[in-house]
Amino acid sequence: MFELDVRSRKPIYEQLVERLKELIITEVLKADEQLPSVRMLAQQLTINPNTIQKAYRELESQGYIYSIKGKGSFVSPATPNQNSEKIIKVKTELSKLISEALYLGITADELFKMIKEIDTIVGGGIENDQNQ
Amino acid sequence: MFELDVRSRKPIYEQLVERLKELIITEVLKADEQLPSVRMLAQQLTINPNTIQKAYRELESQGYIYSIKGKGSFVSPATPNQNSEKIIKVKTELSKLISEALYLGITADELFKMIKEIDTIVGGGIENDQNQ
DNA sequence: TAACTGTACTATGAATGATAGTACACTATA
DNA sequence: TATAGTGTACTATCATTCATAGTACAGTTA
Repeated sequence: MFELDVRSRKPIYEQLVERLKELIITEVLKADEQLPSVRMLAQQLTINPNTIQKAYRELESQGYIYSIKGKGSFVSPATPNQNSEKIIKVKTELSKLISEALYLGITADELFKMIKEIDTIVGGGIENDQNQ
Repeated sequence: MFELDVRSRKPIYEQLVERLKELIITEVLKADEQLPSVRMLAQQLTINPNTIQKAYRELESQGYIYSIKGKGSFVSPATPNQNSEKIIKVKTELSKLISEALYLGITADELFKMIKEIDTIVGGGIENDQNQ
């Protein structure tokens, strides 16, 4: 499920955040599905529960999961177009990355292709699910 | 020219890398244009020359600048489609970000628009320059 | 009531980042 | 040829961040 790169310069909790986010976005983890408990995951990955908790807290603050004391942590249902702050942030990051891609010689057409491919696979959240 | 956010969690040298990269990509800094010397920029920004040097070294390893001992550091001419490793890396990052954008409710059409806008502004490197 | 869950805190050590200082190699100019 | 600039690299030190270990509290469920 996870592969942590302890040799990476990237902190362990950040790798967790990214990996879990990916699993949520690609719907490997589905809405309202329970995540492993912080103690359980800590044991599995041989890292400290506080490190897991830090990752879960970050995911919660970004709106990807919710937690209930005594019950566990769960995947938040996708809420397209609700997280304005996050959308702005992702757009800003995308702008920079698109600029860099074009500068490196990746063409606009290639980028269009990427978007079409990913749109097909990921399905674009609830809106696309509802259209099916 | 620069605004460093010393309160940011992001290291100072990384902020420098990003800002200079942006200036290069948007052609505010043009090919073969000389960058401020590490001592001069250090003085301007009131940070340590070694910190500047670290940022310049990173930019050089990513192919954005080149340095000549005794002369200075300069913007590398863009070399579209030459930096395969970098292109792969940017594509990977883009894939993740596009997935996240779609998941958040940003539509494929909006993403197409962003690409067209940026393509117009940035000009897509030498290939586009040569087409004009 | 026990075993699970999340959450938060303190303390400690390792890793990273930034700084200060120094020194060497190169270039250009007067 | 000397000076003033340039990049580059190193050591040492300190601050910050990250991860860990440990502990404890509040909630849920069977």
